[in-house]
Amino acid sequence: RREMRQHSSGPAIFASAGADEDCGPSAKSLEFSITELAASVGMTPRALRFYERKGLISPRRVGRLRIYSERDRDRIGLILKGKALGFTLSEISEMIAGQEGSPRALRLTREKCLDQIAFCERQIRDLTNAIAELRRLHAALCTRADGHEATGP
Amino acid sequence: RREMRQHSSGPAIFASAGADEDCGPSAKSLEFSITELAASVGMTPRALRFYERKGLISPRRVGRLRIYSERDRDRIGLILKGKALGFTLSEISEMIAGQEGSPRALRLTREKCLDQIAFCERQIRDLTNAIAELRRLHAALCTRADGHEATGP
DNA sequence: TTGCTCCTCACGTCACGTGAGGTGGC
DNA sequence: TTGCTCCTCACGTCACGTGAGGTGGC
Repeated sequence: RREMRQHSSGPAIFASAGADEDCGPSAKSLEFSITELAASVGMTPRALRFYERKGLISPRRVGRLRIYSERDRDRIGLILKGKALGFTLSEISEMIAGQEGSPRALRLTREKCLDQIAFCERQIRDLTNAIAELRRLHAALCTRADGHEATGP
Repeated sequence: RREMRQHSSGPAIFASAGADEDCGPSAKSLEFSITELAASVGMTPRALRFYERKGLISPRRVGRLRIYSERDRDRIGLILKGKALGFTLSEISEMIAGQEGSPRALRLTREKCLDQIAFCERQIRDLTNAIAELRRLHAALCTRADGHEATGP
């Protein structure tokens, strides 16, 4: 029963951080099924399997079933943070590699920060130009007032 | 000779807009090989073949060779404009469909403009947040001055 | 013959999503 | 038996890129 809790139906598990059920002395043995973990971090089970195939996470297995620990969840947290910063999965993979067990942080350098900032700023410029042009087109459509057709050469 | 100018070696063709070589009365029969057109619009031959497979362009064929006309080039221009505005190829495909021969414009509605503006603004917000966080991380790296390791939970 | 441009498969990349078909325990 | 969660192929999406191997005309 303590091994196979993936069929516990409902996300009751990760709410308890101080409740001791049958935990050992470490009091840190929370475990999750793939759907539970996916729901708790706001992604799909598919994505978690995909990350595993990419080598970003490697949950315990009980037979074919995946059992995720809190370390795995922390790892996912870092991955999501890396994504929010605009890094690719392979960049993220490098940034959390070499930290045995549970990585505490994304390992990045000052240079990497500056490069990524420049990369983001470039995209913002492109988007800003796009918006300006879209506003022009919208205005043109409003004055012509026919509702369709625009954008000359 | 007038049919097969794809081996003309050098982009001399699209420089002449007023030179009449053996043009008919329409004076609008400029033609391009795939590499010429690709170079003139700043993309790769691969991309042009890809757009063709997606149904966005369909150049004339002489045997297996692709011969692009000015209409084709105009079409590419519209496609690139659509891309600069952030639309997908299938959206662009719809926007230039139904305009027999040479499309004059991207057909878009006021609503489509507004939707796309909102879409772009959303991305700008995400990028702005990313930059802010990257700046924080960079500052932290500078004060710690060790050059590596950052980003706590 | 080398050298150039052109061609068609067919598979790789990125971050997943979408069925198809099957297992296992209540 | 139905119903739930889980699983593994394997192929699709997006906009191309990357070889692999071959053609054709100077």
